Amino acid sequence: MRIATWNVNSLKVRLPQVLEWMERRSPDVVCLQETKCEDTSFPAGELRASGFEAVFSGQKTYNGVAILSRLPVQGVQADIPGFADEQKRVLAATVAGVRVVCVYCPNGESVESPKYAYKLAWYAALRDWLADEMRRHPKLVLLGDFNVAPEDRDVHDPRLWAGKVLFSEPERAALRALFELGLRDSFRLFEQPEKSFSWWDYRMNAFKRNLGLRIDHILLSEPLALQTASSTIDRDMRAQERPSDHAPVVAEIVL
DNA sequence: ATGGCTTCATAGTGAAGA
Repeated sequence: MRIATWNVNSLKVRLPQVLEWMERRSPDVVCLQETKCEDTSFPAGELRASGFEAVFSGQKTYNGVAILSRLPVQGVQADIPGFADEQKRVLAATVAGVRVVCVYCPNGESVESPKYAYKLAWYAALRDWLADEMRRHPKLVLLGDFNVAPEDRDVHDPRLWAGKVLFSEPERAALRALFELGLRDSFRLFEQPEKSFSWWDYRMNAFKRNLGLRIDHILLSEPLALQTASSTIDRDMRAQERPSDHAPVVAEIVL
């Protein structure tokens, strides 16, 4: 199973790139974030014509998640059970016996912001729910835009970013709490190029200067980690005309 | 240099992203 995550920053704008990329890379499952698309206007027909069934949970203007799959999808669940939240950030479904959990984790804005407190509370609720979800589904993949860079090597300038949102210690601890459930970072199961990132700011020519962060992740439960053959970032998509500020991340699981 | 770019939204003194 080739599974991918991509924060597309508006599916309406990025749909041609998404279709072209899926045709070329032939993933089996694609998790999207920041679709910014209400369910009534989701482009399900275009995706079906390309061979993908879609399940989605969106809202106007902000957030929005979707799972696209070549294979049948079962057990669809939106949101974190018991966590009151208007924001559409979580969608789970089972594909080929694998529990797929697509997440768009909050940004946080800055460490002083109320949105930062929301981010940490959201992460705590996600962790608690996933502990149960992993007991129900030993084969689980948690993937999406986590808005946290785990380590120094995931940040172009760790001294500049120290203590800042996306790299502050409480956020990294919240991400580590997911690893401590038994989830593995697929990207670090393999040798990778130095300065591998998944997001680059639109401003300041950040992509050309490779001033990025690795904040989009594919986390695997142990049974899946043992069956994973590769994990890569498709950074070429960030060099396209009118790109998303995030690149897709792909993992190959041998089922 | 608290900006810088992009999207969705509305016509704001924009809001939010990361």
